[in-house]
Amino acid sequence: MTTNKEIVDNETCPAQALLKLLSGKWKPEIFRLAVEAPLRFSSLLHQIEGSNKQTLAVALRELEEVSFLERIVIKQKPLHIEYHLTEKGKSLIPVFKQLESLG
Amino acid sequence: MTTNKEIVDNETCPAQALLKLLSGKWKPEIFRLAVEAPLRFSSLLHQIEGSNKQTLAVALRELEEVSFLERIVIKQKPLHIEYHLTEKGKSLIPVFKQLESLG
DNA sequence: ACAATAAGTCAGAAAATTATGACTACTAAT
DNA sequence: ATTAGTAGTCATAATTTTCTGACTTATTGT
Repeated sequence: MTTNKEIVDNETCPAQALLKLLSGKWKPEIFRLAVEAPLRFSSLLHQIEGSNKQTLAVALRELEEVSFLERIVIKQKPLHIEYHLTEKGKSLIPVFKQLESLG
Repeated sequence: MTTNKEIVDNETCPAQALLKLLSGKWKPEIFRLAVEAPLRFSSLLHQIEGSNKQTLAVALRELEEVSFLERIVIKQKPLHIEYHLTEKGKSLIPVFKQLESLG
């Protein structure tokens, strides 16, 4: 018995990879806050209620690896790091807007 | 010590709920196939390589609960079920298109 | 040299998601 | 009444993701 229907595997869905990049437990919030202002690790930890260092660190690194965020070292008073939205990151804004409009 | 930054909890991110609806392991594929034709349970199981009954059943039910899919009983030869994209479901098509274009 | 601040890392625990295989429910045809 | 086909459910197991708390690294100011 055969079907003539398309058989897909988990990697052939083009939207899925991107969706996966955005769907960690805290990534949507990270993204949303990044749209408003550059992010700092320690304040993210406070701002996102219930989050934790480890998961945030991994999420930030992943968002950086795919070039949605850029990690910038600020050599000042207390040295710190800022995560900025890249141009690629900004290209997601309309997608999020559209998602929100379907609420 | 206080900050004046916005503090968010996991429910206040409007895009996140929707994102979550779309990000089960198989939901993007389910959605993508539903755009092409009505879905039947048993052929979905074959079409989506590596998937399983339980998870597909739950995913279909959830997509139905939020009205992205409609479950229709077809009383015919071998009685069966068809899952159809609703109008609300169709409104996601441009979102997916946009996601794909960022690949 | 020493303390303070920021930004993490690491190993192990806990929680959430997904998978497996046996079993059930409904209908239609024989 | 029995069988066959479709669409599931259920309990449990395996896997993946997230969380916790202790520890590390780097830089600046005293």
